[in-house]
Amino acid sequence: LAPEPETLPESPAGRKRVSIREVARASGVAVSTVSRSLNDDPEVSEATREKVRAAALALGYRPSAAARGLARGRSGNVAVAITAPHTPVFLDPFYAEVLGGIEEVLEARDLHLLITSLKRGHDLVSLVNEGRADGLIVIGCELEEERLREIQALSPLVLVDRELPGFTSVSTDNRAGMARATRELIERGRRHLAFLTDDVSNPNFRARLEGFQDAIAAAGLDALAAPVQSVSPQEGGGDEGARRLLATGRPIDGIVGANDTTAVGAIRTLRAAGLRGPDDVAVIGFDGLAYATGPDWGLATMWVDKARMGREAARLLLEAIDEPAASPGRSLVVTTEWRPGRSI
Amino acid sequence: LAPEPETLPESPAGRKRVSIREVARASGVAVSTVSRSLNDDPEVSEATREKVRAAALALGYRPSAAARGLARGRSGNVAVAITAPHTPVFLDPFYAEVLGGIEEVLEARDLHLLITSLKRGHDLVSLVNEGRADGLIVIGCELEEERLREIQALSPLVLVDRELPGFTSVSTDNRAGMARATRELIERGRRHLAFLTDDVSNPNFRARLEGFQDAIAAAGLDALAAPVQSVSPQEGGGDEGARRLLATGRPIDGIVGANDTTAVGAIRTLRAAGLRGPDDVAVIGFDGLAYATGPDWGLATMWVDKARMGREAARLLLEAIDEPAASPGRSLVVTTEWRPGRSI
DNA sequence: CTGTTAGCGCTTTCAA
DNA sequence: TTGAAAGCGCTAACAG
Repeated sequence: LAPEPETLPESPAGRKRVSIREVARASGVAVSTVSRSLNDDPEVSEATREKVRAAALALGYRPSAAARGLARGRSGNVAVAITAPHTPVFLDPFYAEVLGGIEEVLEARDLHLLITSLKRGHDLVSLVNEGRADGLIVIGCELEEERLREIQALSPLVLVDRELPGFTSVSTDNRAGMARATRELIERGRRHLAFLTDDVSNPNFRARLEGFQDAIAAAGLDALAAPVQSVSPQEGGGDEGARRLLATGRPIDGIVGANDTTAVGAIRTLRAAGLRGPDDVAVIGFDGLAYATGPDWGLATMWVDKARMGREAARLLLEAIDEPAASPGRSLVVTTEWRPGRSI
Repeated sequence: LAPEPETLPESPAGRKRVSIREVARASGVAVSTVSRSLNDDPEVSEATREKVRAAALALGYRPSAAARGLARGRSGNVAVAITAPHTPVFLDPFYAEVLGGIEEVLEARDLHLLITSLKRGHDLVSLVNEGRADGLIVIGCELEEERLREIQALSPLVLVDRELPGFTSVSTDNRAGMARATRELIERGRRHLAFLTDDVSNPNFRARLEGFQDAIAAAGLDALAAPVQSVSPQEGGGDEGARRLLATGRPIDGIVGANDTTAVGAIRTLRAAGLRGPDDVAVIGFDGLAYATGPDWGLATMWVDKARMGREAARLLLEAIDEPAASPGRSLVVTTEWRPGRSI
């Protein structure tokens, strides 16, 4: 008997969804067979599969995410929390590229991206606790470790741009990378170096400072000749910090910025002060942001493959989701790359 | 009888979720009463509600999003699709601010943000069709109108930065705004103006061009004196376009960029050519991006309240979700604001 | 290879 | 004011 052409109640927005039962009826099989066919279960015969496929397509059937999620215990979503202090966090170009990498991998696995910029850490716990996402990627360092442990007890978790014992993470070789960059400066004959950072509470920046100091020590330079200037973590921090550096009156022929944004601020200040880089003062940064290494600033920097960080994080998370038995703690370090620029 | 302290099977990641039934047992009521209590149903007595609340809290209960979604027919998610041509779309600072505004409103309503950067429009149809989101916000102009109609038939939909008959949208006063900006230039004595755009296929840019022409005509200036230079929509398009403008040999004392990015490119080119702005050539843009109006460029521009666009879009979408009867077609125009800068 | 059926965890009539 | 029970749409045993 033919499927009765009942008039679908076409509501203002959204006509009635077609369920698996109607596909079953239309193709003359049981719902379980429809389910198997649509999920590529090898048990089902080719003929049946095709018949079901055709019916599903004809009816415009799409499985309900909620129903499937309930039955499978999986939402098909992955959550990403960005824990930057500024708003909107989406403006951060570093994280934007990481996000792009994450999305690339998720898309290939047909997973969806749930984003939260995380004001209150507790929401994150709810998020995973409600099963809205099958796993979580936390980008940045702003979230308390205790909160992270709480989350990890509930769901697969991967940290990005932050390394913490007991957690799976993807980060950069902050210390070694910054040592390398500083060495480049030293090899070019610079002797009076300064390190400029705008957020000493950030562990990545602290590691970079250590790298800077490693290189200073290895070169036998006087550590005192390398003042650390910490400025407020607001827009224009690098500018102000560099001004203070200059105000000390010490001789400075090289400035190492904890990141590109800070370094660009320094360049701006130097230019305003009539100093020419790199002749007078060479400047280097860290991150490899497009705007900083571009034609305007030509910043020399340690380039970070941000998209790759995102891809790796997503892969690690998917592994953790697929393999719930494995214990966390894999820490992947994406190495940085020296990118000389006009600023050096 | 006390709730038996069964040992929860603490799996590697995620101990067993506590369901509404355990809360019911612990508080000695039926599951339906738990549901009502937790959903602030006025029918339930204060005493019971409190008892249930306490039990739920003690057990760390959180409702399953999937189960609730299935029962209620609502996912609690809102999807945002960004349809920019470049990758990763998250890098676009305009959209980043819009996203921030959207998130702000969603967060207040405890809704979650599902993001897709949309390679293939058909995925979007699936997204709403699977009920993963209760509504959709599409930012940008890259998606075919037919696809949009298809989506609108399935789910509440709001367009951002694009106006289309029959769709609810939040956009800017491109034409009037650009006319205003151009007038500012003319009032400052500029007579030889050029319009610079990098993507003629974008309707927003076309509208801005019209606004430019409106002002030119109103001032009785010769339209021929206003060459339109369209350049490839890639990084550095403004630079190249401005170079071509200069190469024409025509006198030019003012350049109107279709957006800030293009305008900054023009400034860069002018500087490289040894021209000083605004003395030689004044430049204005459109969008009001922070980097363009900041200390480096000091671009004069029509500022767009991007966060507000996001907030309004979210509000309109929530209205549409709450009021499925209402027909779409509300078109909200966020007016732009003249922001003079050093470039003029 | 396919059909029957029992849930997944919650909401929501319908009774009491 | 509360309880019992019927789904929501799908998956996954378990039979056949």
